[in-house]
Amino acid sequence: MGTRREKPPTPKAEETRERIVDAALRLFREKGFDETTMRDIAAEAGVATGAAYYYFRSKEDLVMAFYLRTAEVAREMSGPTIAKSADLKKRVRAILDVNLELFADHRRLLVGLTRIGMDPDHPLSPFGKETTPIREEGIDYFRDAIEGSSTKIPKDLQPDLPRLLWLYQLGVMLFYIYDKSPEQRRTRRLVDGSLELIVRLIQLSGLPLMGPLRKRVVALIREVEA
Amino acid sequence: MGTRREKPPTPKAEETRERIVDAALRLFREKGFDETTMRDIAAEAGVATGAAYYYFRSKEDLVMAFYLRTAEVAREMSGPTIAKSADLKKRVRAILDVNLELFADHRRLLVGLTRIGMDPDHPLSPFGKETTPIREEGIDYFRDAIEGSSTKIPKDLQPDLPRLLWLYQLGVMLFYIYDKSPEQRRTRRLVDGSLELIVRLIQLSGLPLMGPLRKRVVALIREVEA
DNA sequence: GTCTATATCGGGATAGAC
DNA sequence: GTCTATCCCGATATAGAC
Repeated sequence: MGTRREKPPTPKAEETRERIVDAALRLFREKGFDETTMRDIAAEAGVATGAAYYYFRSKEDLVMAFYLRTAEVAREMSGPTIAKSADLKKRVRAILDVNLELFADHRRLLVGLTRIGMDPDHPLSPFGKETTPIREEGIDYFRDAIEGSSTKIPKDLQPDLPRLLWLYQLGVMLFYIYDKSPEQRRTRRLVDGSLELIVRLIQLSGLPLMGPLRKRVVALIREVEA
Repeated sequence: MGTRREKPPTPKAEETRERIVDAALRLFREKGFDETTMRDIAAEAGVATGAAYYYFRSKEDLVMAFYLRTAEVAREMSGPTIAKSADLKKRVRAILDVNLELFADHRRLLVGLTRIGMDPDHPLSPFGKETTPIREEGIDYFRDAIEGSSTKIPKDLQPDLPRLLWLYQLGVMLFYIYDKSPEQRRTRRLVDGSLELIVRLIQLSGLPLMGPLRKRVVALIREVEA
């Protein structure tokens, strides 16, 4: 699966596509998402408006294109860092850090992306059908981070933990959007503190005394997911 | 405080305002937020489009008007229910239930409201300055629910707990938006389970063994809020 | 298959006359 | 305060060049 590429990967018009994304990105960055018009983007890319719509169904799709592009880079970046340590906290942190860095220069874009995501009926919503490959890939990433770590995860928690961490990451990104502190320090602090807490809770949850509570949590997750 | 009324409450043109909100609400309900145009609303209210914009800066503002109107009713409704029990879980649940019921017939409207909320620069964002009165009122509501309950809250947790529960409520509403299950049963299950868990965790956190962990949580909240 | 040019529509938002 | 006219922009459609 992955990004649908049923038609041949296109010859050299791929470059036009890139030019449009580049132009969009530049303008989004300079003026923000709402202030940038499709006419602007097309002009900046040196193509007709129609061309932009030929490649992208909507303005929001352009944001998604940016996300897909950078997400790939991000994966390559975080891979080595994750592998460097067996510490669960450090491994998950590496993923979060890369995601935050990804948007460090484009925080306003994140608002546009989130607007897409907040509409449950939008095909590009993070919980929608069309984004399943991206979502599962993201979750798998956390799964790898967990499985390669030295932390022992209770058996009943194992199947759901990756998805929970993925959700946690979404929450962090949400916080990030609202974080107006210089260089988003508050988000860093949130990640520092909450991650420490999460790892500690996971470890605690493995204690025999915590069995009932843990079972309750797992039951809740299962019930809600269904 | 509340909705700013610095200018004299307006004479009888208040009625026009009401008519517009009524019309909007009716159409939103019938056709959904996106499908309803400002032209529709104005026509339904028997005024020109410009008139609608005279009273409301944007279409989304109309949703906020709806929210403010119904929130008042909701408060009157949940008051008695809360007072009926000393059980913290039941008291908090009463607040959540009323909030969910509020939107039961207007779930799609919630998407519009959330779109406002997701833009950190929007004046009506739930974390913005303009909405401080509403927000504080909501938080106070949880404070009352906590203080009137029989559950003992650790001292260091007391100042922050109302705000945390308020945030938790926002999270529930977010989940609600995506919940496509019949009659939003999954959201009900989520509330049931998570509330039980929260209350239990609060009680657990009071145990002497849990002191360090609790302190860590409190420290995190303080750090992030600053 | 890739793209230009242009016309058109629908809808949010605004300006200015009354 | 209210209406009319207008603007702007996202999106679609079409016809045709290469």
